[in-house]
Amino acid sequence: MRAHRYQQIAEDLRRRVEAGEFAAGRLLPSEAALSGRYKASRVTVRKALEALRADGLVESRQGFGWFVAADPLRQTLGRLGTIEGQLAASGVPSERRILDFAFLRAPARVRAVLGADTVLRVRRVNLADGEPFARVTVWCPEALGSGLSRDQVAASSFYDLLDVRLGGATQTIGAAAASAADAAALEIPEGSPVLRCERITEDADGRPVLLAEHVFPAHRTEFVVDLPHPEASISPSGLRLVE
Amino acid sequence: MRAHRYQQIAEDLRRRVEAGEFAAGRLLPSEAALSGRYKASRVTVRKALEALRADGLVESRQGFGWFVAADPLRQTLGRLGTIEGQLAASGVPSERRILDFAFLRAPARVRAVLGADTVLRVRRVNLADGEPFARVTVWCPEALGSGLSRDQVAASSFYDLLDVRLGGATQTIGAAAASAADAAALEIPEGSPVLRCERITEDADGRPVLLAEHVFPAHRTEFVVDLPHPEASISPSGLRLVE
DNA sequence: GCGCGCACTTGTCTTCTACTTGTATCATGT
DNA sequence: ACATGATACAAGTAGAAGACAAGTGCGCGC
Repeated sequence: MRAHRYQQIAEDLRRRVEAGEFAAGRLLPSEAALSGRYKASRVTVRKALEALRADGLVESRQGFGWFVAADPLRQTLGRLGTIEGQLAASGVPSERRILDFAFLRAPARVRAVLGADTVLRVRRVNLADGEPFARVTVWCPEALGSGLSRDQVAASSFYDLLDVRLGGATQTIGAAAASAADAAALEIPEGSPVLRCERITEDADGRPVLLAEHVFPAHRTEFVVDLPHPEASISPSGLRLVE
Repeated sequence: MRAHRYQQIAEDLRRRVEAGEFAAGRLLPSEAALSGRYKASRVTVRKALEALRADGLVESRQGFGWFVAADPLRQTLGRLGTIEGQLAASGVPSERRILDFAFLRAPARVRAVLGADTVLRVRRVNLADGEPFARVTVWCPEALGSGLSRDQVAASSFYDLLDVRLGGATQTIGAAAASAADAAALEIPEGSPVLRCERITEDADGRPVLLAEHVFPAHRTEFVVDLPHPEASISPSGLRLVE
């Protein structure tokens, strides 16, 4: 693959900024220093930096220097970031508490989606800063989950643990009233509004391998999607009526 | 049937591009390099590349190079239908009832987004098969909306009426409990869960031109998004915590 | 404390080279 | 007639190197 030099540099800088190598508000190395480090001229380095500024990732002031933009978080959202990434970027401690780890007969809905009679079901609560913000249930065919232990699931992400090449996913977001179980797990009143997301993940061959349901308290979460091109309608994209 | 050389090359390039050998937005080898690789003249290579451009697969800029045009986000968006489209496709009669058409001082939130003191506010209810399924409020700067009439808004879409080149949009989806106004308009109990979508539409220069709020009853609507590529996390994409 | 200058930074410009696409012309072989 | 090859030139971009202006921060001398 071919790319212009300034594109490579912009990519590398973006990676380092997003990885938090330069804390928010802190100065980046000067153009001259970057020029030396990347063995590229100042013009090239500036092009890369200006590309990052166009994305709102960094800013500059004459005579002062380049610094990480005060609000790099919005940028993460534009790229469809995940909450984990957001939390990590802002330094909020996050935690996952496993409530339940069991192999059982698949409920009808799960069997219909995954096409497996016996499944691994993991239920957990995600916490940010000690407060629960998501109640998660993941189903996975026994064939894929049989090698997993409760400790593994607690420590790592399903995506890392499963030994399959993943394909795409379909995500469905709806609103609902909190069930008793939701209310208990999320410490909110029963019946209060929640966002309910169901995600079906497929492997590279299009076979569904994971079914995940996430329930978020409405007052703490919202779904953001950037549409780079205008649609022909004023209505929200992707919404559909259900029966 | 004998395939011309440039057709063979176009086929091979198409295969490689579609296989993801060159990521979106990245440069292809130069015409000279391809000419050497395929042992064909630059004219022939160009014919092949122009055939791919006709299909919208690649683009070129003089002095810059050929690059893959396929924007993965755009592909995702291509699959996002709107409710209107869904209704039209299924033959359900839909209707828009204007509740309110007025120029007024912008509330703080609207002023902050649109940067205008006086705005046009249009409130309406969308109905499918005679039943309300969305309560919509649209704000638009007076400068843009001053030429509009209530009848125009009732008959056409805002996108058609506004004489601006539209850029992208940001869509935020959250859950909430139905307010009294929501409940009355949508014929649902007050406090029942609703999906609340806010969309900020910008013109080609990035200036916000429209702020739209859509409220849907949760039991009738859900949001679907296809993710062609797996994410590094199991969590729903685009979700964020709000404060 | 105050002003000044020094070192350093970004902003902007020029000049030059190398490379790429855009376009045209002419020759050649099937 | 048409695809292809070879070649040439125009126009645009990337990049290196350098110069200068303008803004910032800091320490020094007063």
